[in-house]
Amino acid sequence: MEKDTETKLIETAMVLFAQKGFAGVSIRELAQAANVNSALISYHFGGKEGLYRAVMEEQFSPIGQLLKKYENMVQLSPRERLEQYAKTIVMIHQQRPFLAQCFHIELANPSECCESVIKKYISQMFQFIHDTLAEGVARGDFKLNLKLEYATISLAGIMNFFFITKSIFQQFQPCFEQFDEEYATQAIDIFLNGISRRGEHE
Amino acid sequence: MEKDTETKLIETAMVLFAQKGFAGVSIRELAQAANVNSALISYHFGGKEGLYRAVMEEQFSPIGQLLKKYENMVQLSPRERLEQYAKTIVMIHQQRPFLAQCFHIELANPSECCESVIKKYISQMFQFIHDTLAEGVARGDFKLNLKLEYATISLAGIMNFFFITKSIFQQFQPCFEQFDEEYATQAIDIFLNGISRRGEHE
DNA sequence: GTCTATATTGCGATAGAC
DNA sequence: GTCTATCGCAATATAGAC
Repeated sequence: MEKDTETKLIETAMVLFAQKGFAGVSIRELAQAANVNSALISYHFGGKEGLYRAVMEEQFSPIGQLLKKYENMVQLSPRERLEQYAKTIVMIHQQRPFLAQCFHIELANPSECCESVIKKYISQMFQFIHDTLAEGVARGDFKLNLKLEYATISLAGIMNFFFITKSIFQQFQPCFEQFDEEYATQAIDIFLNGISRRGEHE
Repeated sequence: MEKDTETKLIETAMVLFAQKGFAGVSIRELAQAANVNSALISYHFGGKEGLYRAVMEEQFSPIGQLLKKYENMVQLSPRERLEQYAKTIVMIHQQRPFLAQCFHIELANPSECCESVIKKYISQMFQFIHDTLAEGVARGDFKLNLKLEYATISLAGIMNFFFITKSIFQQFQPCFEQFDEEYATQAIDIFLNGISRRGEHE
């Protein structure tokens, strides 16, 4: 069965916007790639910006729920929760191969139209990591002198930079391919090991 | 003394391109912001693309030399060399407040015109970190089972993501301000601690 | 819901006076 | 080296037929 116009447009636009950014793609290009008349973008989404917003919401909105699953896992230790977080990140990126690029595009050139979408995503991430780290410090699992805000960014960086730059680094190290999980496992291990109190003189 | 036209254009374009990307800025906007006639962009740089290239080259070209300073510091241990690397990164970003955004823009939407510039930068970074890690593993300082390629990205991520996202995170955590060095110190500490062989059962 | 045709605006580049 | 004026084109959006 043929996909309907809106779906075709969103799926095509996802790729093109991710590659070239909002200003870098024209509605003609979008319409041609989706094999659809360009007037239909205005008809279905009210214009190019509406299509862009639709793409971004599709990318980011389901993530909040996924993250919430782990937020309230009180039975897990902070360490375990962060390990789960790492696995979740991998899963999210595998399910949405263009998420990293979309995220990236919006980080680089925040568009007013998606400010709320992207900010919500970032603040959820930030809060989750931050609070989990805080709990770990309070329990004595993590180093007592950790600057939580900075450690939060460190973890976010270690987990996200990989996906953001994957396509670039592959050009230097072709062996990269599909080892997302392997990366995430080692990365979270380095991080947890690095903030662990074990070995610290107290 | 009044700056000359080329300087004014490059400095203005640096900000605007960093904020909106290549396609997101028009030559009229650039010219107006630089308080210069728009025809002069073509005259001095051969067109908008030439100005963009000039901006990017200005941002990235001096970095290679800075990095080389530390590459050949054979008298330093791998650990010390990476600590120096972290300090260098901070210094570079402080000297060039828009470098992270320019880097970011090119990562998000690689332009053919700067492919060589950005690739050279990335591959230098990658090589330096990778080789230093390899030496550390060989000496027995770092974990023996480290996947070097992944660890390289982890370090690059931990060091660069902060600068890329700084302006965004500041909106959530206003206390961020000017503590780049503090961030870098803790980040490299977490990383080195995380890959250290100390405590490993061999 | 989809198409053609077009209105309108803004783009990048340049010719030519100064 | 800088300016004005303008060319040619591509952009988004929409009116109206089907």
